Amino acid sequence: MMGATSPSGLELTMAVPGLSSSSGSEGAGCNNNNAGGGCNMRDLDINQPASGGEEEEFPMGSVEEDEEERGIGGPHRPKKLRLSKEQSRLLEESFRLNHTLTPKQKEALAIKLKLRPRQVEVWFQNRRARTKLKQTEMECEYLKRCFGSLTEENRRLQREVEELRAMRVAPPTVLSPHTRQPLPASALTMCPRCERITAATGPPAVRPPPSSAAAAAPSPFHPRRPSAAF
DNA sequence: TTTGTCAACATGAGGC
DNA sequence: GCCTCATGTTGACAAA
Repeated sequence: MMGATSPSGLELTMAVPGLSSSSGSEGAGCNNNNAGGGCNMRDLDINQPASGGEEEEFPMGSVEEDEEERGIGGPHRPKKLRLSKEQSRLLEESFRLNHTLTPKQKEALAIKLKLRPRQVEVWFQNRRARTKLKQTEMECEYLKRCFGSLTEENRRLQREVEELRAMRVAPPTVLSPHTRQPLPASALTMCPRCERITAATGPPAVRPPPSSAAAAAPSPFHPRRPSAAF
């Protein structure tokens, strides 16, 4: 597949309508005004040089031809053009350098490729669309993978929460640092740093050293908690 | 026959 | 108003 970009030396035959659309607001499709309900197509092979050894100037019909014949049968949709490998290669090369063309660049490229500027313009439009589509698909795949790993992580954490809940037996009993007697619940407060319950009537709070030091020397307010405890 | 690809086209939005 | 772009659609064509 991928006719235009296929390197397979396809039989690049095409039918050129007698009336070819022009740039701008050309109508779409064949209006079947021609005899036989057709679009007055004529076949030609864009890979083959034109008779006399010359290449076809405009595979879809030259500009002169367009303007000469437009209006006889009305606007129509030409048969499918297959760009030659060389045309595709040059277009891709231009696209790599720049995803958009200035009118001058378009004109120059059209002349170089023996295409109409409109065809170059359409090619770039479609190429941009394909690029964007591909990017979107890749992003979609990436987000899917993220979703999968996050779902797995979420499951794992939920399991851990369940395990920890099962391990928890009773609320902790806090002893007074002075009397060594259990403190009433009303005397307890939540330590904002570690979110643990501590005695509100303890000695003046001393700013704890950095966490590593705090872990190394637990204070009476922050007894070393079991690793699996909240 | 079905399906995928792609040139060509239509249309609406935005910039100038 | 013209031009360009993004987006969606159509139809021809080739391959499965």
